[in-house]
Amino acid sequence: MGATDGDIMDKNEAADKRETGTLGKLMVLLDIVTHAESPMRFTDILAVAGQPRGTLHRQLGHLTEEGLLEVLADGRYAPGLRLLDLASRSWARNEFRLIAEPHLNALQQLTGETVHLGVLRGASVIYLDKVEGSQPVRMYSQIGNASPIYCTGVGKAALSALPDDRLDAIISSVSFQRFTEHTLTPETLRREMTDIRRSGNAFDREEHEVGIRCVAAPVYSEDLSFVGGVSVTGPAYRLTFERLEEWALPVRRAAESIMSGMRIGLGPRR
Amino acid sequence: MGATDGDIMDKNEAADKRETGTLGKLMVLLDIVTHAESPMRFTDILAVAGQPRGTLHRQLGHLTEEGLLEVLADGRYAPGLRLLDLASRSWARNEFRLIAEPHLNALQQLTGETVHLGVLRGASVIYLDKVEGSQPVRMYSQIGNASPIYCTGVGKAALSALPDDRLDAIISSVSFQRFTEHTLTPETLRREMTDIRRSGNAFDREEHEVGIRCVAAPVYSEDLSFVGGVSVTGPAYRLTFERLEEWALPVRRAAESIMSGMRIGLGPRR
DNA sequence: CCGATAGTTCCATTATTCAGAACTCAATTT
DNA sequence: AAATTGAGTTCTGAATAATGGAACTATCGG
Repeated sequence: MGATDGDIMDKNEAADKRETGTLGKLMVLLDIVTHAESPMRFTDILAVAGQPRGTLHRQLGHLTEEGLLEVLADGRYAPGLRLLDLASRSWARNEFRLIAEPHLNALQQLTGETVHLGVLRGASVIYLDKVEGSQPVRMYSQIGNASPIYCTGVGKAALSALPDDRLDAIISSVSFQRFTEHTLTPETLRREMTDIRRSGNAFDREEHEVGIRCVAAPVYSEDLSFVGGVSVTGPAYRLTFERLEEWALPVRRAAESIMSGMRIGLGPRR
Repeated sequence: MGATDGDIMDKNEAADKRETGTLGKLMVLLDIVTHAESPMRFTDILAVAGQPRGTLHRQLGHLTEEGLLEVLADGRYAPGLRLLDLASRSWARNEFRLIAEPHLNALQQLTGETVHLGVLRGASVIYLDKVEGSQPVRMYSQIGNASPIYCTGVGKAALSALPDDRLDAIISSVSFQRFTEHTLTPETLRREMTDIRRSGNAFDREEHEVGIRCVAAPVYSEDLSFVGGVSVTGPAYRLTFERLEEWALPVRRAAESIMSGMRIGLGPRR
């Protein structure tokens, strides 16, 4: 179960000085509970939340009443079902995802491998969609997941679209965890950016998980309000280095198609 | 814009008299935006939210800052990515889903049809999991979706587990929409409960969508803190009435297995 | 039965949110 | 080109909801 993603964006979140008032405090609690390995007891939350007991009690009560948290039979707190409901709607109607969908399918058909679509959020990549060949799928397995930027194709592709100042800000805000022997360091990542920017492709050569490789290309809006990437991922034995090179162009093409779709679909205000 | 599910739980939500203070107001806004067909402008939200302009502005600002909403390039508001992130974690670790998973797979293997797992929330069913044979899957297509109780197998199965008072309360709180010519009315639904309770199986005979049938069985915890159902769904030409009867038992068996799993996994407080 | 740990309720104090009006900015009309 | 409308933002004292400490209750282990 090695690859947890948990603490990657923490620094970034904390950097936000201005709290969002009451909502901010409640979201911190939600984060605590959703990040936990298993449902937490009141006291467990109390310990990490650093909130007086009375206050915490009321806050958890409110979250529960709204369905954002759930109280199990034994009193422990778990994430609530309302989250699923909200997310499913937000996903189904996501404009960017809808625009990308046909291109992802085409890319999947062409390569036969799993295709991912991800977006940069803070210092993480959130997977927005995934198209696989034909196995019974563990659905949320990937979608919605926040993953590190420095060792995923989509993450590195997204980074390459950013101007140097934002790029450096993000790199220095992230704590690099060594997942495999190929995982990059801040320095090697920074150096790789030049190649990615020139070629238009980012690769993941077993940097996140042994035996998994991927080719990616950046997707972004002109004003950079939106930065993400598309990738083709598969097992190392099928995705030889030659194969990766072979698919670099189709991946770039798909990224370009999505971007031109965005200019039509999202660009003009209506 | 035909079969939206949107307004089914509204009555129920509204029935909650006691607001959750600040959080409650913000959640109403979140609901407005996530329920919308497409991103909304400030003024659109203003019209339905019935909030003074200044107030609304700050509230949307807070939601945006937390990543629950997103402001598009043209100023319109859409659901934010943080929702996906929260939901994916909440789904991945959901105890009930984890317990049910192997049984769902087994049922899928046995029948070859799509298997669903759903939970009752308020007056809707929320799909927690879905196992299909082997087609490229539209992931959130079903999972997390809030669907009507009165015309889905899982919904009717779940209802049958409730005591009469809660049952009647829910039935009378829902506005019945006629999806097909077989869709039940409050009265026919109420009458069907007797059969479902006796046989232990609920059926959906093209009541929600023409050409789709399903067999379901209820799954619930002893204290009814948890009420849901499992179902096998498929096209009418494969799921003949004989077939439905044939699978009634296996579906019930699966439900029972899940329930005994819950008693071990969730029951005793640790 | 006692002491301890866990969770809940109360209430005066304090900090946030509220509502409305005043303001900016851009597009449209005259 | 000036005037007008519509859309969104910022500011303020007043209203409201959140806070936190302490007192209270329930549950558990011995």
